[in-house]
Amino acid sequence: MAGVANSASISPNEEENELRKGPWTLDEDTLLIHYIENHGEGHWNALAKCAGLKRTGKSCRLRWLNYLKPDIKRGNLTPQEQLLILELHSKWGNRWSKIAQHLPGRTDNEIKNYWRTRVQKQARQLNIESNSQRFLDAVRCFWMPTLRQKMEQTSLSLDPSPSPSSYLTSHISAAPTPPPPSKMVSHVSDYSLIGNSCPSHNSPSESLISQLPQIPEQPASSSYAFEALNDSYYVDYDMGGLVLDPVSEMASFDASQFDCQMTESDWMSNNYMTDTLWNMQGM
DNA sequence: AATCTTGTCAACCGCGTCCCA
DNA sequence: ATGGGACGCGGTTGACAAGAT
Repeated sequence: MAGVANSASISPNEEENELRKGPWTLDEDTLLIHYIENHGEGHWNALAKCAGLKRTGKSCRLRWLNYLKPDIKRGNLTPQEQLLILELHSKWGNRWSKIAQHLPGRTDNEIKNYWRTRVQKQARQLNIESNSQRFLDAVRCFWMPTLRQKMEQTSLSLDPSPSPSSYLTSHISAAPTPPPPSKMVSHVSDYSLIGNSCPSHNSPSESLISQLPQIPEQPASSSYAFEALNDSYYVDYDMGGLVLDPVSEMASFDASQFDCQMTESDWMSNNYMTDTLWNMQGM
């Protein structure tokens, strides 16, 4: 690594060339913004020097792309965005940059942080690997359907005028009616293609993925059998948080609306989902 | 009120890929 | 063909804030 700031014994000349690290100051931000406004982005190492920034080009690029760029969207991820992240992650894995290309205004860093802090947290609470098939199935069967329901609810009350998230909602409203639910889905990849994953979620659309431009995929994950129905859970989504409790906790729950099960590995119906409430608050 | 724990997110780091001389 | 610089990506770290004890 090139020089690091705050080193004790450096000559004045070295100090002159010392590269700064850590949080950016307002002055640095201003310098970078003004320089890019006048000269455009790219050639980051040269840019850093010419702009008078004591930063690496790499640091300048990161600061611009993740924070200063004008079209960066701030604030919590919408249910649409969360759902899209889940779907695209199930399709592409940790290809954050690729996923971010489909979420205008969101950065790969933001999506990555979302996944690590919110999604992986749930895996820890379930005591399963976040990259395991089990967890992916849980995401498809519980989380994604609930987000779809949330999207449907919000779209009903949405002002018809375009909004920053209209990229997604427009796709949703234009989507065809999903096929009848299948009782037997033999492969996880089939799940993704069907879009509504576990059947019966009254989704307003097919998978968001199917609405996106075709991009070459990695091979499908290992096959996994799902079939009949044997348990249900109450799902509550509130202010960006999901709480999944056993249906017994919620007398008014309509089990027919949430009927994903599996028999081969019946983990959700007992050990994990009943003993450990799947608390998705903050998601 | 003080301390500890947990969550969030900006930033850094290492590595792989691309491009050009 | 290849070596080096620039760039981009994904993983990780660390500072700070918020919540819990």
